[in-house]
Amino acid sequence: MQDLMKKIVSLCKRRGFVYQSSEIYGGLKSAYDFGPLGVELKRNIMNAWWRDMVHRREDVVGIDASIIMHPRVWEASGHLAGFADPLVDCLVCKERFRADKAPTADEGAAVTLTFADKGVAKRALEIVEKQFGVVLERDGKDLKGAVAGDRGYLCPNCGSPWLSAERQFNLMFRSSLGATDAMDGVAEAIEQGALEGLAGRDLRAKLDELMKPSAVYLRPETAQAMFVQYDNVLQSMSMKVPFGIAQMGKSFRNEITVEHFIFRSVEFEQMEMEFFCEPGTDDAWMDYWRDERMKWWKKFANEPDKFRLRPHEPDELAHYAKGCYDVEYLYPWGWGELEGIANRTDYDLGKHAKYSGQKLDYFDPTERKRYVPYVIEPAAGATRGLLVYLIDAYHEEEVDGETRAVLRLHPQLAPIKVAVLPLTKKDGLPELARKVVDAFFRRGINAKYDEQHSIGKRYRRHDEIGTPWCLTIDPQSLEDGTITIRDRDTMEQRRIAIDGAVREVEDLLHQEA
RNA sequence: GCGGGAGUAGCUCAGUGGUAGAGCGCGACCUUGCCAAGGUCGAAGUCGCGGGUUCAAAUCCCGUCUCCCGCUCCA
Repeated sequence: MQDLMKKIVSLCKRRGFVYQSSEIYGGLKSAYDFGPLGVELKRNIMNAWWRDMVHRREDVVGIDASIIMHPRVWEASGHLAGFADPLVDCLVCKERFRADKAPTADEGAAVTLTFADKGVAKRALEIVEKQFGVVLERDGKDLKGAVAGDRGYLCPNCGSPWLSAERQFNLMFRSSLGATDAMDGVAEAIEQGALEGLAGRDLRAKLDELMKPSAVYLRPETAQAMFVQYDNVLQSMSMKVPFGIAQMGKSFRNEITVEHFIFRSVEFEQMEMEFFCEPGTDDAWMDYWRDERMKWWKKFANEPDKFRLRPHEPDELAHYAKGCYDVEYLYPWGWGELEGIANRTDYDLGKHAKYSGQKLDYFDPTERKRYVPYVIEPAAGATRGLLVYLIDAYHEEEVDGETRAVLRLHPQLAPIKVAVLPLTKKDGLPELARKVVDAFFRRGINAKYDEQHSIGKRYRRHDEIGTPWCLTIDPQSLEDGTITIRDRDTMEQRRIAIDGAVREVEDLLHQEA
């Protein structure tokens, strides 16, 4: 199975889909560049998404927001919490909290863990026994018999003493806005002795205070811009709820671990849509978008069965979400996320209303009522989509004892739509072939003229990069004005008129999806 | 974060202290003319990077970077 990933990574580099970032300098961890074919594939995926989510609907409009936003946005959204404070995870209930705000407990003190209900308490009992080898005694929703450790505090949610180490979580990339370096202020403070005697958490807090006036952050998701600009879009476009705002673009996250080639990287591209609807209609819209998005991924796939929907368990839901489905794909290493469709309720608009002091509620003129819309968010990974469709398309088969590698990409996703090949380099065949390829260029169809090496090699080269059709100009073309068109997947050929070649390919291209 | 593996030509890899190699790919020419054909010639390597041991290091030692795998973590 891992062979498959190795082959794909190798093909990506060899044929110009994906390169390691800054490779001549030794490479940069978890950053990748898209080559000439990769950028085509990625754009084709993103354009198909935009076409289906925005252009083919009248209830969704798009925006393209700046990557750097007002820092208060991230305070409101909750992303900034914990940036300066050590965070701790409870290993039992998964709550993440600030160590300095947690309830205190002396080492050795008896501790009782308390949960929302008996069911959750039962699960916690098993976790503690399995992971920490301690058998507690359950009494209803309480667990008794635990002892506080030397940390001096407990989980504020369940009271557990089983906690992760204190860590600074810098989820977001911090930068500074302004031509003067924020470090100047720090240097000055040191010279003036303002940091004298400070240590640990206090020093950290003082430094943050000095950096804060110029601190800005690279967005960790595109979503917040849609909430922040919700009212502008509503007013300027005369939108009526229900409606959606879509956006594609880069996001940045300092992931704890990066893995699986471009699957999880610190810089990645998202395709997100926030759909604003009336509370009470949100469950129906959730079902609608869940099904729409699933259908969308499957329609470009060779193996639709490798996509599935997985509802989040109640205990893995984000704090703001009422419900969430993941679109998952069966990667070579197992099922993994591709898109999340979440019911974010009125959490984000409510938070931004509170932090900005602006009214973000909606007045329905026909129903004559006022409410803060609920939001259904289908948030897809564009870079993950690229990886998924490469894996889905990669195929090897035996042809006359040789292995044929072919990328069975959906024609609308294929980087190059058509290869134009003179059978040989003689007898005027290249000249005629040039005329054919020019006709495609004039129509804006990404075509490729190729006369290098034997015809068999050229077919295989284009199979490997997913070119759906090869047009071959042979001596007969000079006589009767016909050429052959070869199908990538079946390798079958038929003769068509040169004059109708562009039309033929356009028809094939628009046939599906 | 922990553990394991890897890094030598564009790709896949061989090379265990003594002259840097193969296959494929790439370029030119010839041949050929519909599914990775053949021939001739050619270009291409800071052996990941830095330091050390040695008369001598791709090879041994230390550090470091990057990638892969497993666990952990994260959403």
